[in-house]
Amino acid sequence: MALLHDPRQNHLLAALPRDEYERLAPHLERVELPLGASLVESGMMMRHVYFPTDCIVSLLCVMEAGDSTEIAVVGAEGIVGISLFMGGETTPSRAIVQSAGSAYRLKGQLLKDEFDRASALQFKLLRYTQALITQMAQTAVCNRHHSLDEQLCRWLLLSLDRLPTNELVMTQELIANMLGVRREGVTESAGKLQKAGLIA
Amino acid sequence: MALLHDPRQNHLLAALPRDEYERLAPHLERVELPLGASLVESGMMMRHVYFPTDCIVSLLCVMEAGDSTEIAVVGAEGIVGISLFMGGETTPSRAIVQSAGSAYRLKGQLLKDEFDRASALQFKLLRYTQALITQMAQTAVCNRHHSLDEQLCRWLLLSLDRLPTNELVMTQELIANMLGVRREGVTESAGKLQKAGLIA
DNA sequence: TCGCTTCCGTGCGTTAGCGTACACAGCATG
DNA sequence: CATGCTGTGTACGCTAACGCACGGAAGCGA
Repeated sequence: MALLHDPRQNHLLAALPRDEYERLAPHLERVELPLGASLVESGMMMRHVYFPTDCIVSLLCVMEAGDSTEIAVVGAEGIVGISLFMGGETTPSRAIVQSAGSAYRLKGQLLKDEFDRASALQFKLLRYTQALITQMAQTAVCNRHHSLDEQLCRWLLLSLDRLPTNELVMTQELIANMLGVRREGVTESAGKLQKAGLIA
Repeated sequence: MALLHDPRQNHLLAALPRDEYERLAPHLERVELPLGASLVESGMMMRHVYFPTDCIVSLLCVMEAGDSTEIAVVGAEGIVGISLFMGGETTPSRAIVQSAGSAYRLKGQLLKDEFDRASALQFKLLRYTQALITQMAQTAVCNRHHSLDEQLCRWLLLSLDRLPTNELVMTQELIANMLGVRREGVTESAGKLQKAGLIA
């Protein structure tokens, strides 16, 4: 059984062989992430990577004009800060907390060291990155071909998949920001969904 | 000076230290890629990776309905088949040749072996993958926020960046397929551009 | 209790892009 | 020469989504 507040609630950490995990465990620092917190700012060098356990983090791509779009969402199955081991010094995207909760963070250099040992961690991280790429590709095609309703559904499912409970507290305005659409559009779509069997 | 048909016209190969390159060189096989050729089919296991030298390859994401969207474009600066070293057995996207030319291909296992030596190649590949991710994120946000005209411009620039000449032979219908838009829309946008200083 | 803010609902005019349809030019093939 | 194919230009109605502008509800602090 997983303890309350066990780093291994994060799937990547849980998948590591014992010795590797033991090596990292002492350096894992639990942090509480409030809603809206920014883990990564666009263009900034990052000091830590984050392994979410029960929070959700959105990867956003912001434009000069200010409007942004979510390109991927990360929960307990992943890690925030892949560019650290991928080799880019900076990230082009922001990462903000979409659903409050906790995560374990690790100093970037420690992760990099472990990664460079050609460890199991490396294998898992690369594989997760591949999954993340897939999700981003999906986002791109959704943004082109799907209606607002469909995209809202996808977003809800992506989020619910990453939550222990089936309840999602979230303002429509935030959702609209994430998706990069109009707030009123979300209102309308949510209305439709409500008339079919969902609760706001 | 680069020879005619030198694998090192590909930037990744060119960036390798001499010993690593020598190790791979005997296994690099030059292939001519005609327009429309499919290097990777969605969901298929791939046997080779491709290092383009003077061709352009589009990474497409196809939907069940059949319509597709380009999520990234690869030229001499990159490699086709990143999932091979990222650890996924299959790719979710298709890769088709958008501009005919040649490339050098390498058996997947050989690349994987070299990658796993924690070599310079690994570093370059990861870094390139990071760049690819950035490009995909950009695509996602463009698909949401930009007009057809803007996207056409971006596409043209992306393609021209990867071509030796400033001439691009391409049917509007193909472009439309790539972008996942209507052919007539491309006609219209192209018309606008032509009235401002560009040739069809 | 009175404001104030935040969030949700709704309505209305405008527009970008879609679907469809058709006409025309170039080119190859019989 | 007639025929067909492929690629391009143009037109017209339609719909989804946008921008904007309200109005009402709920929560909160003075």
